[in-house]
Amino acid sequence: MSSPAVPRGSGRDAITRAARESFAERGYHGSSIRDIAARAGLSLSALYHWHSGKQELLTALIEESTAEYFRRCDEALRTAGDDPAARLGALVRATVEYRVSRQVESTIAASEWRNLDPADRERLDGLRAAASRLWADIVADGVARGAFACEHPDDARRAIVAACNAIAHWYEPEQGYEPDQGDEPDRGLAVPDLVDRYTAIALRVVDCR
Amino acid sequence: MSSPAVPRGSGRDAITRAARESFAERGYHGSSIRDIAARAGLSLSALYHWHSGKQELLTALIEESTAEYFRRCDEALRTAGDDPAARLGALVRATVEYRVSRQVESTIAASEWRNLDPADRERLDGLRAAASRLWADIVADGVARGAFACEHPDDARRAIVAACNAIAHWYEPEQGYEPDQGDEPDRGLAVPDLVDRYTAIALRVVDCR
DNA sequence: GCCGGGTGAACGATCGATCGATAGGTTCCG
DNA sequence: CGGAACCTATCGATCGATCGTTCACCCGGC
Repeated sequence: MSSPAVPRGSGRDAITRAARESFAERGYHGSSIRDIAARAGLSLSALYHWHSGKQELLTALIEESTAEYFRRCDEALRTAGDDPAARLGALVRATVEYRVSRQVESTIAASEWRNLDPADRERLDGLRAAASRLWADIVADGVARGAFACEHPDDARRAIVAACNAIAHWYEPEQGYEPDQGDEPDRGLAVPDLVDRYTAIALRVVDCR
Repeated sequence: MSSPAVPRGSGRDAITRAARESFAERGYHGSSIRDIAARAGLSLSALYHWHSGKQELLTALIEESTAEYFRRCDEALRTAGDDPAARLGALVRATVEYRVSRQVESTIAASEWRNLDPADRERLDGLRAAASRLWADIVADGVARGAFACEHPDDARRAIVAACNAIAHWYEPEQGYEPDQGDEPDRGLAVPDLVDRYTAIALRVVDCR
């Protein structure tokens, strides 16, 4: 073959991409670095040239994905104004859009959390708690100002987050060129529509008047 | 030691219990059968005396847990009458009670699904589809009879199921003898109260009038 | 004396990780 | 301009550890 599967110099991206695929399909312990290297079209040694090991491959994936989620949340809240319903909707939009645009990584981050190096897990646990606080503050503010009438804000918050997160488990992106849409009515639902639907659900969960 | 860690004859239960713990803590591929046998206080060979291998250990765990979920659903729906809200509440109750009473197994079933033997996975996928239909029929019936006003029944259904399932991720059982309740306000919340809260949330999600 | 319950040693395979070697590119000095 | 020196990206071979599994054997009670 005249052209190699992976152009020289682009090894790092190829390995990262292969690791993402393998971790998503078989989980962290179910993936072998040999398989990851083979998927990338490289040797095992090339993997170690670009990364320090299997653990760091997982950490980098989760860390980058988690950081992007926070960027999306901050951006959404910064332009959301002061109204509790608008702020809740902004957080729902950020979460839904993150879960569909980074469907694979976000699922890995959620399910392979326990396989992180203890130090990394502890550090990222702080971020997770901060995200939880973002939701809690908005719901508490809405309740305090009489905009939300739900009796149990913590349960409402957890229900909303769980519903948004679950989207990554079933959503299938739009397929313009694929007429066969199978038996799943929501296949290919446009993301803005999805955001609208889950915003409406969230507002009902907090009992917004 | 005069008394062995595991009484003679109770090896099977000890191994099943150890497998449940290990799979929950480290996942299927992260667990080794040597560790499972050691947890059970038995030798590796005793494990193979009672089970045919690692795979069957996982299958038995998930299969038993899934079957119990269906028993709970059938029982709840049989005594629920005809009212859509009552039937939805019954399914929420069955799901919440299952998720807290079988917290560990239900989490394993949800996260280690992909590591099942293909034949077993296919068979159990049928059960999962049946459960999904249980929810969908109730919501569709409520919408058709004007009891539920939500515009997107499938999204409402998925949101409710996701919220109920997520309980297993955060719930901590009541601890009567433990005065220190930490910083988690919902720690030790009684199960009937939890059911009431999530039933109310579910009814708001389907926009019950 | 058989049989249910259990043990320890060993198998081949695969794991994550490390090593030295090398093909191609760039830099620098005479 | 020419090549020695050096760097980057990659390779094949191999390490010791651990994996799931098998097998031959043993002990105590009916």
